[in-house]
Amino acid sequence: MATQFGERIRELRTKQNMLLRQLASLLDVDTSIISKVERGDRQLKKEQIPLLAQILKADVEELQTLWLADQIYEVVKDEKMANEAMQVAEKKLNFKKRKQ
Amino acid sequence: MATQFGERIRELRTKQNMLLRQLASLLDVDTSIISKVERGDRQLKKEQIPLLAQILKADVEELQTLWLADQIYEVVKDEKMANEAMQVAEKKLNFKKRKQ
DNA sequence: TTATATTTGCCAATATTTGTCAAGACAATA
DNA sequence: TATTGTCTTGACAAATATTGGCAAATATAA
Repeated sequence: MATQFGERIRELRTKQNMLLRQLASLLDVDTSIISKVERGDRQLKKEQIPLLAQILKADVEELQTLWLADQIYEVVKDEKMANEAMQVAEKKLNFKKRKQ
Repeated sequence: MATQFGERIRELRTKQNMLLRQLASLLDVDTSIISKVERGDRQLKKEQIPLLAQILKADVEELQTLWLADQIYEVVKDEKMANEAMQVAEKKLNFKKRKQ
């Protein structure tokens, strides 16, 4: 199954008639990496998202959200207790936010 | 901040008057690892949870849930878009479950 | 076909995780 | 105060995972 992030990148890139190698060049990585990212074969590094968003004229936070969702999904995808764990993690997160 | 998993392990262990080194021995790891796990300094390996649950006479799924929640939290804890990403990940998870 | 674009498998470099050891902190008590 | 037992911490090496890049394979278009 493809990643949320990868699908969105491909969508943004193709809509602008940009080639893999053009995007790769602007991001300063090999073409194959972008190909893999778009197909969900590998994850982009978090630090590369802002530049990518700029290149694709996309909302940074949207891409960061999708990227993060993929990371979470990667952790829980095959776990029986995935939903329960998400609940627990969310509670802890909200608890932390209240304290700040 | 301590981990959900670590706190629970310590709770279970001390209630049974078990020493770190006793638990470590049964789990076949160094005492320092259990110490760090209980304090949230490091994560136990997923494969070690069933044996740990058996040793502590605890519910495997409870421990797996807490362990997984810690993994999720580790991924999202410092992220601005944490909550949004959790929503997206949950949707994808539910979508996957329906399809199976 | 030919040219261009994308995908895939593999490798080496790098980063991260893991387990062990040894030293230190701490509390109880002789 | 010295001793003993428990727990904590940091440093280190080994094992494992991730990353980027190359080059060959495959797909797409003219």
